[in-house]
Amino acid sequence: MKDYFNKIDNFIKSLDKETLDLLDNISTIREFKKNDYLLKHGSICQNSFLIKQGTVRKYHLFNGKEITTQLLFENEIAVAFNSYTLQVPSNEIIQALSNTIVLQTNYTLFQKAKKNNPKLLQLDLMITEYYTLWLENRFIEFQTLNATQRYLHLLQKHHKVIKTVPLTIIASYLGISLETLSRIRANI
Amino acid sequence: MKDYFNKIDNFIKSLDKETLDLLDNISTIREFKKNDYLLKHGSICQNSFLIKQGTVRKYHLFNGKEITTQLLFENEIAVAFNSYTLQVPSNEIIQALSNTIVLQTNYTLFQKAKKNNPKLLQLDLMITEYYTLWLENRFIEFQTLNATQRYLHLLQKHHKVIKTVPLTIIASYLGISLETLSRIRANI
DNA sequence: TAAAATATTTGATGTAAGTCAAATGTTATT
DNA sequence: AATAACATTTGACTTACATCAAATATTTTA
Repeated sequence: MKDYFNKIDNFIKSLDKETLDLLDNISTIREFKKNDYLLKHGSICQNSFLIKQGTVRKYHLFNGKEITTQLLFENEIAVAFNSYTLQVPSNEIIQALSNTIVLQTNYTLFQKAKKNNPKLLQLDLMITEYYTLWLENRFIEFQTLNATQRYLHLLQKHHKVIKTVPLTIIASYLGISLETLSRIRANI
Repeated sequence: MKDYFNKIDNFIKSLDKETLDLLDNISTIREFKKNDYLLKHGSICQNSFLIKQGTVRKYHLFNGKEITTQLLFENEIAVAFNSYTLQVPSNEIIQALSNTIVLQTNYTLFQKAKKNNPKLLQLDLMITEYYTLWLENRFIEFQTLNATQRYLHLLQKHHKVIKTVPLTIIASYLGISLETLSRIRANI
């Protein structure tokens, strides 16, 4: 999967100037303060957000409880996939967990750009595939690892996470209660 | 999501003859007997399988136990996503649950065909997006529904399932033990 | 059609993680 | 610096589902 990330990276680097300009024309740098919403519940996800700096989470509400679906860091792309793909109101909320700088790309303009440029179509496919690989992986973790193992695995992958993200959010990302996470940490 | 399935269907119907011929040239009809493997553990998924007739499942082994990841029916595409996308040996196994007829499309040939035909690139993206929408949905179900609710939801969506698929497989698809599924059914 | 193989149900018991409630620690606000 | 707001921990108790074991039902095979 890391390999695939590099593959995408190399693909972008190999793009001709025309394509890069095209991308540049439909993207803007934007800043969010800690706790700001990049996407609110009920609005249509009309942008993808490439994180240049900061940390972001995606979550949805169920029975008044927040379920964190994804934690995102530098060079990752945050998007409410369902809302973005179908252009329907979003159940998922995207929120900055720190002051954040993103490169925001508009859905409609990207769709148009893709029509005239197969390279962009290819890029879109690769990015979607990358998200799907990640999602499959996350699902398998839920099916095969217990709470402790999932926590250890998260630590291993994103050691910095514990420093910045409140435990409530980590717990909801791991699909466990805050109390259980606290107890797991107490037992190392 | 059903809408999106129709969108793909319409897209295929709208394809020019040249593109359809291209697809036709890299695809072959193939038959599998009940319990046959479309893809075995450890081999690379070099084909996608559009199911024309029959039922298929995807699963992997964990601690000697089978975890069913997907049940597939007519007009759906079975593919071990990770193995197919990265062209690496597969942990997922694809197996026919009944005598099955598929339209099998070769990975490498499809990759080549896409290079010269943006329509196919677009099709690939749509199919991937559809799978991702499905997968996100399945994940959310696991996070928000209990065992009984998941079973009822499966019944509602695929009523025919209970008739053909053994309960062991349904249970493993629902992420519960066979005994729990049996008890759920006893209590309607 | 009888025996063997498989699938399903039922019962008794165990356990990982949840919930509720209260205590303690930490950070932000005036 | 004191207060308020929020985050984390700890304890007592509950619960959904798992596991193990045995009984019954159904399908396959000789």
